[in-house]
Amino acid sequence: MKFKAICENHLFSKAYAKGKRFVTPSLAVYLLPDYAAERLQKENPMKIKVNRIGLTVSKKIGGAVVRNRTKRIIREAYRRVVRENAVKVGFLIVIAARDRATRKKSDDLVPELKLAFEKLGLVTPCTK
RNA sequence: UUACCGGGUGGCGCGAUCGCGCGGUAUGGCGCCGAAAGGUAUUACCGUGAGGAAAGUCCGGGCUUCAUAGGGGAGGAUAACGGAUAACGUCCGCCGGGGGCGACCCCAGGGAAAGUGCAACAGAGAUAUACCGCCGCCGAAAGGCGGUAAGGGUGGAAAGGCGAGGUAAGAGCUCACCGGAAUCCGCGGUAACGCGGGUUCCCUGUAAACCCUAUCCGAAGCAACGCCUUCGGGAGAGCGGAGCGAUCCGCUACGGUUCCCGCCGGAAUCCCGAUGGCGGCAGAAGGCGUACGCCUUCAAGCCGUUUGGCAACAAACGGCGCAGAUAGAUGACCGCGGUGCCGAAAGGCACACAGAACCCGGCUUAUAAACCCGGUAACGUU
RNA sequence: GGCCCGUUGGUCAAGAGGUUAAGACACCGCCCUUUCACGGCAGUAACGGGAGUUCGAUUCUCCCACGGGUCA
Repeated sequence: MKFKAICENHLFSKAYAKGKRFVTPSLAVYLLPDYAAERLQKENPMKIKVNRIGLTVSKKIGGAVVRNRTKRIIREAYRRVVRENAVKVGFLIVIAARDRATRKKSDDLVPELKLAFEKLGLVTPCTK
């Protein structure tokens, strides 16, 4: 499952400032409607709307190895949530790792991420 | 056996399922771009996919840009000698010094006898000195003048140590021995240097203080650079326009062995002159760090054998030929096995340090468990 | 990714090879005041870590750790 990544700093700032937030023990999820979704849809060869994802792992959490691994685990959890649920599209999603996430397995993060998406209205709770 | 010294290997393995980056092959009906050819998303399969330190950025190169090759200054680096190397501050060998019973380890290891500076406190005195003491003279005495570095005490350091001669008392003042420095000769060594002998001298420490000597270094770095956009682009010629006019403005074309102007260039972070090149521009300002190039499979490459060399290393032959991302690709989970710890067992827990970003050679730092090789000392046994 | 700086009491900071390491704010105690503030007096408290050079390092050199700046 492909997804587009956020790399511009101003989008992160915007998500932190204006986005809806939900925090689980090992993650913090920020959600903002993507104003550029329409434009990106035209640029996309498949002409479908996508969510743009930004992953944040602070240097405080660890070195490069730890941070890379944490990002992989979060990415894996996101993939599984998307595969198993109907997730709405057209949003900017910023997922920040908290220090507890480094010691988690991806199985542990799937329910957390799903819960966060449900609370933020990305996923309807009935679809299991 | 115990304690230690030096060097090296190695960086958990195998197999399922679901996923990721790159390359290739096929697919590309539906989707997207295109008039079409075609391209592309997609999907499937195959191949491939982090390190010994990828790290710190401490040195040295390659490569790229600065027009070309230079000179000088400033600045920086290094420092016994010989070699290795593309080069090095690295490596090897060796010399000297220091440490250890020893295997062995450590040393920014030139010059303080070219000059300048500094040496707090203590001490009489720190590169020159007379506080106590000793000796001589003057004096009734107190004390004064002079000589003296043997003795006292201070200090990291007090004029090399010790003995004898010498003297009023003393002093390398003289002599013997010892120690050190410079230099000459002989022998050994490629050399540093060592050994023996002669001559002269004995002068504090500090150069990771300034400095002197020798050698080396142009600067900046893939966020470089290429790239993209805008501005600028003389005179003279033609056309048009404005103005009474000098003249100005706009457009067009030509030209580089004319003139003129200019750029490189106030040469590149300081200075200097030289050669020359280039252009109708050069250049300036910006753009976004984006798209693409650089960018990554032919390399100072890795492995093995042989030869040369004490060694670092070199040569020849054979084989292999190997990541290329751009918020940055290797993860999740399961099974079997390995090693260690805990436990009576079942079993449980742990398996380090750590992530390429143009590429190499080193250094330094971080590293769990395990294994191998060589050696030393002590004790024991034969 | 490259290139440069910095680290001194709780905070901001000077110093520069040498006695006991300035100063300001803060803190604590005493005095003043009916009390607080202001003022006065006195006090506590520091050279990021490890090696080296030196008689002696906070200062000089090297290696780490941490914190910043800057470049397309």
